[in-house]
This record gives sequence, C-alpha cells and structure tokens, in this order.
Amino acid sequence: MNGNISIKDISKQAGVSIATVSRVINKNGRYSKETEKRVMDIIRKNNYVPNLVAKGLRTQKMKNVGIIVPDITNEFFMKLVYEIEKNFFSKGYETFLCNTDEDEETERKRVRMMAMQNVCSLVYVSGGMSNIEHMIKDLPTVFIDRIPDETKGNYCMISSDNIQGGFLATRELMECGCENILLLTSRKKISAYSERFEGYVKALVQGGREADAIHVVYLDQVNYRTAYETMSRLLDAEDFIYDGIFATSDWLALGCYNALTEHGYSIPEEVKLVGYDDISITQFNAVPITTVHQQIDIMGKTVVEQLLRILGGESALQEVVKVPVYLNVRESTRGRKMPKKYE
Amino acid sequence: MNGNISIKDISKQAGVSIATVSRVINKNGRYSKETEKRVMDIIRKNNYVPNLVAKGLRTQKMKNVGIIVPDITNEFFMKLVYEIEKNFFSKGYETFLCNTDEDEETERKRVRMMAMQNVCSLVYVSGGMSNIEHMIKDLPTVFIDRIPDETKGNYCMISSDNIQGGFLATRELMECGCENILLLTSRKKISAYSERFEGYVKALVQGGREADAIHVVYLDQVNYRTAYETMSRLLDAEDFIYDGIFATSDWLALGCYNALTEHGYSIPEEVKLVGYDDISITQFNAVPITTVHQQIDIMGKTVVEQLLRILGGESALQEVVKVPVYLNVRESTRGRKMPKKYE
DNA sequence: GTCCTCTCAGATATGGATTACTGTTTATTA
DNA sequence: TAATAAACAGTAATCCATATCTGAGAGGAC
Repeated sequence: MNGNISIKDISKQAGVSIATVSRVINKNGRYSKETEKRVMDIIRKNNYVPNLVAKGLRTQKMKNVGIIVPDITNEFFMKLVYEIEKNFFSKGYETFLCNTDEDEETERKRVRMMAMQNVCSLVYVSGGMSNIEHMIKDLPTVFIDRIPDETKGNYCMISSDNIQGGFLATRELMECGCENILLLTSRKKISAYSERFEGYVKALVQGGREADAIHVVYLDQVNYRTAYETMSRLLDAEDFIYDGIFATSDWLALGCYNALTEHGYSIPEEVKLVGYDDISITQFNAVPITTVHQQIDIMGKTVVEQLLRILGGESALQEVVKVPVYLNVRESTRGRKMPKKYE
Repeated sequence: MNGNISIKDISKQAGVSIATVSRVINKNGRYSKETEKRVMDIIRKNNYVPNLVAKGLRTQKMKNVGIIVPDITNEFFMKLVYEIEKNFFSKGYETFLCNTDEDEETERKRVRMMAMQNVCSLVYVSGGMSNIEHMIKDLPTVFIDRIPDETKGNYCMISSDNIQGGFLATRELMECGCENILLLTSRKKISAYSERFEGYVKALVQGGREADAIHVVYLDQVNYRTAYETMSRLLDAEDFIYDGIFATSDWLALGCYNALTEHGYSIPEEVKLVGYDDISITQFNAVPITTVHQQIDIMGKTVVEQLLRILGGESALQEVVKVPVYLNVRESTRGRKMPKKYE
C-alpha cells in the first residue's frame, strides 16, 4: 500500500515460510539461530515494518486508544491529552487523537470513525451532550468531566473535583470581601459546569448569603469572544453591581478581564476575578488571574489506570473518580481578606 | 474485537452471502430492492459499523493521513493542525495526530508507528532533524517548515515565508529607531529558524547596518522557560545594550518580556519587542506584542492540495511552496517610526 | 422450444499477519 | 538398533471486507 514490504516478501528472500518469519519477529521460538539471523538480516536490509492493522485483524486485539477532545487548540485539553498519552505509551499503547470542534454532529462522526478504526477503547475528554452511548456499546470508555446518559456498559468516569473547585473559587471572592458575585458559565448541561455551579452555591450558603445572592450568566459558547461580548453588553447596561466574578474557564475569565478594563473597571481594586483550569495565559496576563488548578498529571495517570483495569477484565467502577483541585491565588483577587470563617 | 458485528453476522441474519452484504453497503448494484431493504434493516438494527482496517487491508488504499507535530500543547501548531484536518475531512480523509514532544527518539518511534498503522501519507509539522527519510520511503509526505535531508522521494515542502517574516520583524524594530537589535532563536538547524535569521540579516543590511550589528543568542530549547532564564542571565550581566529584540517565536518573546519587566525595563519605551507566530496570548499580554502572523488557513489548504496532487499520481513539486506572512503591529513596537527608507 | 440477454447473488481468492496442526530431521535413551 | 523425544519449519485456516468469476433463473426474440 505505502510501498511496504510484507512478511511474504521477507519469507521468499530468506527461503523460509511466512510462519517462520512471523515466529522470528515475535520471538516465539521454534526456529534455529541461523534462521533467525538470516531472517533478521533481510528484515533490516529491507527496512520492513510489520503491518499492525493486519496483525490486529488477526489477533483481535489492538493496543490502541482513541482520544476525543472538543477543541485541540485549547491548551488545557491538550495538556491533559499529553499526560494521558504519556501514560499510555509507557504501557505500550498507541493513541489516536481527534477533535470534535465542539460540534455534536462532528462528535458522532468521530466516534463512529474511531469504532471503524478498531480502537480497543476510547477516552472522551469533556464533550457535549450528544447520545453516543449506543455507538460505543461494549467499547471500554473513560469519560472525563462528563457523566454519560446511560451508565450501563464499560464506562468509567473521571472528574476533577468541580464542586470543590467552584467552592474554592467562590470562597476566595467572598474572603476578599465581594458582595455581589457573578457566575459566568456554560448554558450546556455538562456535569463539569453544573458541579462548579453547585460549589458556587455551596460557598454562598456557607458564607451565610441568601438565595438572592446567586447571580448567573449562561453562555452559548465557552470561549473568549462570547464571554467578552456578553460582559461588554452587561457593562453597557447601567446597573452593573458585581464586585466579584467567577468564570468557569480561564478563557471566559480573560474575556471578562478585557471587557472590564475596557469599560474602565480596575482589577482587582473594583472587581475581583477568578478563572478555572490554570492555563498559562492566566499567569502572563497584565494582572495575573487567580484560577482553580486541575491536576492534569494525576488525571492522566488515573485515566490509564482505570482503562487498563477494564481492559484487564474487571468491571468499571460505578462511582466517579474524583481528582482534587486547588486554588492558585494571583493578583486578580488581591485585597482585603476576611477571616477564614467560611471553611 | 470491540464487540462489533461483522459483515458475516449480517449475512447470516439476512440469509444472504457476505458478498451481497458488501455490495449493499458499497451500493455497487447487483442486488434487488428487497434484498437491499432486508440487509439495511439488519445493519441498522445491529448498529453495524464497517471495519475500515479490514477494508483498507483488502483494497490497499486507505484514506487516512498521519500528522506529526513536535508539541501538541503549542497553540500555533494546533491551529495549523486544525486547518489541515478541516481540509482533509472535507475530502473524505481521516487524520491521526501524534506528538513527538520535541524528542528525536520519540519522533522516530512515532513515524514508525504511523507506517505500521498503514497511513497513506504523512504530514510533518516542523520537527527536529532526525533522519527519518529512509523510514518513510515511498510514503507521500508533506513537510511544513522543514526541509528534509534527502529530497528524493515523494516529498513536498510547504513553508511560510520565513525570510520575509524575519525581514519584516527586523525592519519594524529599525523603523522604531532601535540601534542594537538582538535576535533570539533556536540552536537547532531547522530551516524555519535559519531563514528568519536570514531575513534579520537582510533587513540590517538594507538598513545600512554593518556586520557588527548582528547580535544573536541561540537557545537549546524553544520555550518560555529557556528564553526567560537566558534573558535574565543576560540582563544580570552589566552590559545590556539592546533596545530591540526579535524573538523567533511568541513564547520566546513572552519569556523576554517578563525577564525585561522584572529587571525594570519598560516596553516599548526602553526595549521594543517582536515575536513570531501570532498566538493569542500576544494580544492579551499586558503590553500586546507585535508579531509576525503566519497564515495558517492558507497553509492548511495548501498542505491538502499538494498531498492530493501527489496521491493523484503527479510527482511532488521540487521547490518549496511559500506562503506569505504579514506583521501584526501592536504596543510592543509603539514609538518613533523612521521613514520607510528600508523598503 | 431454443438461444440470448439481463438481473441477482453465491463461491472464492485476496490482502498481511498469526497460530494450531502436521511433518521432517536430529539427538537421546533403552 | 529401534523407539522416542526434542527441535525446527511448513501448510492451511482465520480475522473482515472486497472483487472477480461463475451460475441460476426470468424474460424476450426468433
């Protein structure tokens, strides 16, 4: 196909059967030292690379994993993918990465394509809400930051502790003395976001705030532009009452930051800001942004551990594996700190 | 393998031969309307997905392309990959993305793996210098920003106009009145970097500068940390004479920026700065950074065009396809502009 | 009724690799 | 020396899907 030599060509050149070549390649014994040398020499001379696809077809087990992410240009996702790949490689697995571009139709297509490519399992990084469960059936799958609609099947769920993250972010704002804290989040029903919302409410409640302290703006798209435009509209209206904003992703926080500064608000003096994910841009921003750090190294390790457990025949854990988060406090929440009574 | 139903199972259930099922799937004719309906119903009911791997094995042509990048967490590379994938998808090709992590050994492993996975061609985004040509032999390959060591073979080379980029960046600094312009670049012998160097020299020469106007610092690694540490060391020394810096990647520019500001230098008042790539962080920086914009949309489109030409049987272009660049002027080069005598 | 042309569909070889089974040497033991 | 074990290597079935070749049956023309 790509001009590659096959085991058959090698066997002809070496004057042995293809079975013998196969045995030599797989070091299965049943051949003499001379045969081995002769075959190996020819393999090296011809630069033979085994066809994994044919091997997988025959052995019915491939060591390759499909990884699906909603946005490959998002640093957070890619750092997570990097960690996941690193762990898989160390166990002798190959990975295939693909992008759904935050689009449900594309998502379905990509999942289908992965199934067709005969991957032995899937890793699903925080996608949308399209029903893909019926497509993957018995395909062992790890969902990250996303709880599947049907929980029967070989699914495993790993999530950073989003409730705790939302809680830490909101408590930080309260400790800085913020009276009116706005939550900026996604309209999509993705567990990661609804849990961050839950943590936000939890912190408000523990801080003794009433129900009317809850202020939420939902965004159709989780990206810089949408956040920037939405905040700008909000700031153009006359009654901007917020002195603290918790954005459920760093790009949203950045959109807020620029909308706010362009409207003459200073951060952190007038408005304090907390993001989520801890992508590198938050520390390089004019005013470095306080953000919830997700421990992607631990997440990556956990993903591979869990998937290997399932592939090893054990049944998937039913509960979600939670990975702790912590707050990286930076300039955007500098200022008066309240006593830690909210803990 | 992954619990998937095969064409054989379908044929049994439908009471027809596997050949008929195959014909129905591929709409090759030679079957009746009733047969078609019966087969299609069973296919749908069982959620059958064809095994592309087996199909590829048989037909000897797969429509899948391997894409190799040195760093998946780098926004520039991933935006380029995004464009490349978009164009391939629209032509019915699948893509596999993998990461070499800037490591030669990993690079070799990944290329080998791609060959084993039976990809029909490769796209090689700006990698290191390891000799991989012998591994890909007849595999049609597009190199981006990297000129292969051996140019025989089905290789195609696409590059943004790095000489022009280096020229524009340096001329901008000269027009701002910079006297001593430092070039911060990679020690690696990668064509992209050496061409930017060439453009830098060209601008200096056209501006009437002497040979001693050339000041270069070479970095072992092209990343934020290395740039930051190297610049810090340079600034700690007593004789920092530079009033203009051209960094051959935005992350390097950012490292410079932070080292400079932490040492009390103000940008652009005392030192002017130009980066390369136009990643989003440059516009969100405290002082937005002037940078050379690479037209990744055009590059992505060109990659696919050229690869399809080769796959269509035409021979690869021998010369490098150059994609124009332009300068995005921002705050970091604000200040006195000289007349455009250097044009 | 015979011949021919269609239409529809089965049997089978194929692609690259693995593996159970079988068979041929050579070495070992009674 | 004959029986037996051990070492080595070939034959062929198999994985899933495709494609060529073959063949059965219907319908039309003479």
